[in-house]
Amino acid sequence: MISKSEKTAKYIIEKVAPLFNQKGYAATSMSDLTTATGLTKGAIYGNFQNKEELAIKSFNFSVNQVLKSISTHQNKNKSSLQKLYLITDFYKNYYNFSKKLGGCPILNNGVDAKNQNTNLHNEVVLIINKTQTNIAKLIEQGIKNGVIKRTVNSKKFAKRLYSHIQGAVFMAFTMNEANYLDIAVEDMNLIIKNELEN
Amino acid sequence: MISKSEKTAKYIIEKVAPLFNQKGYAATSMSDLTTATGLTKGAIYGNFQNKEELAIKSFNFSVNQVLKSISTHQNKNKSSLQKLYLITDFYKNYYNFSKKLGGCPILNNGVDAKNQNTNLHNEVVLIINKTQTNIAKLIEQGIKNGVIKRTVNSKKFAKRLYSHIQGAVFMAFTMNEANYLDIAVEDMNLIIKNELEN
DNA sequence: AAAAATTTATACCATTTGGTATATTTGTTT
DNA sequence: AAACAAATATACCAAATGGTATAAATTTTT
Repeated sequence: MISKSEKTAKYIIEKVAPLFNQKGYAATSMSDLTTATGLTKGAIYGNFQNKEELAIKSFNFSVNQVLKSISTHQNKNKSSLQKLYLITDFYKNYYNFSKKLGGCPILNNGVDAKNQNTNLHNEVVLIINKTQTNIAKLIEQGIKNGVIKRTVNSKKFAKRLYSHIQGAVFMAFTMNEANYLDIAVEDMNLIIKNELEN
Repeated sequence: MISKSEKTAKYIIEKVAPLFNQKGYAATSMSDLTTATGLTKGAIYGNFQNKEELAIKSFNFSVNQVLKSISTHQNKNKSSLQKLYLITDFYKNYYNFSKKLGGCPILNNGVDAKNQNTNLHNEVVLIINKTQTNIAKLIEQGIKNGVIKRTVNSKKFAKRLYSHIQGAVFMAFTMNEANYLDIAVEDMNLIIKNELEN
């Protein structure tokens, strides 16, 4: 049974997550949150301990939107190599996709929380590590299946891929030019083809 | 003749720039600025119109630290191709270098100012465009001198290089791992060698 | 439907926010 | 050194900050 507060907690997070993502933790005020939700401080503090807890849950909500969407996209193919290509393919539309979330939660919170909110920043690190591990696993599977070269350093490649993509995400958003993502994806696809494929 | 206020204005910017870079515009309060400088609001508002003007001048100060250092590094060689390699080479130490500035001003302000401070954000865009243009010019010079392939799209390459590096900067800082920069530099050097060099 | 428990709204708190008017100090000119 | 100008410190402002105690309303249980 879903309690009333569980519903409103979810509602609050949905309404508030894009705000935190756009403005950052410190610059998002309680009054921003009440106007965005149409609720009062009483309702918010009844469902969350403080601003920080809400910010962290909002971050995780936004990140899950991304991860779920990637996961769905990846289900289009079972081959580990093709799943890699589906990652880069996903990021072709990431500019428009993440715009709905108020920007890329990893990028925004990574920069914003650093030096400001240790707990939130730790959450970002956690997600990045998790994602990189998943990419590395995909490569190791590809090696096992003989579609990826045995010489490939899976962890290093995961870093390359993630770093490359996040760079394009940053550039796309600050320059307002989705094009940066196309260039990066083109780049990464070539690297996969030339350096990974058997 | 240097007036007193010019001196203190410079002094304030020097003390304050790392703070703005670390915490971002909104999260850096006037009291942060007074404690960092050891001065009072009177002194600060006597030298700057408002917080925004100080933030923008602080950003430009930080950026100039970077640009000057790159420029000095580039003077080690006259060849346009080698100057390109000196850019990537510069970023090998960028993690430690920019740490002294409170992080990468482009990355931090690019993310922070977006959706928050239009004037500051415009400043970031200006610098990125300027830098990319310089890279593109370097390539065009290399083409003229016959050391770089005539087929290379200079503007596109500038985007690739910049995007790639900023991605590594972001990862290095949020993951606290300078290694990301080494990987990206290695990557870019290979791209220059394989795709640019004649 | 009454009672109990939970959830939300209201009213408040001390503290901090960016900014200003004015007084005081410091530097410059005569 | 006196007079003037420029720069800094002090004292203040209304508005906003995150958070809380409590009252009112709404669910849930009995």
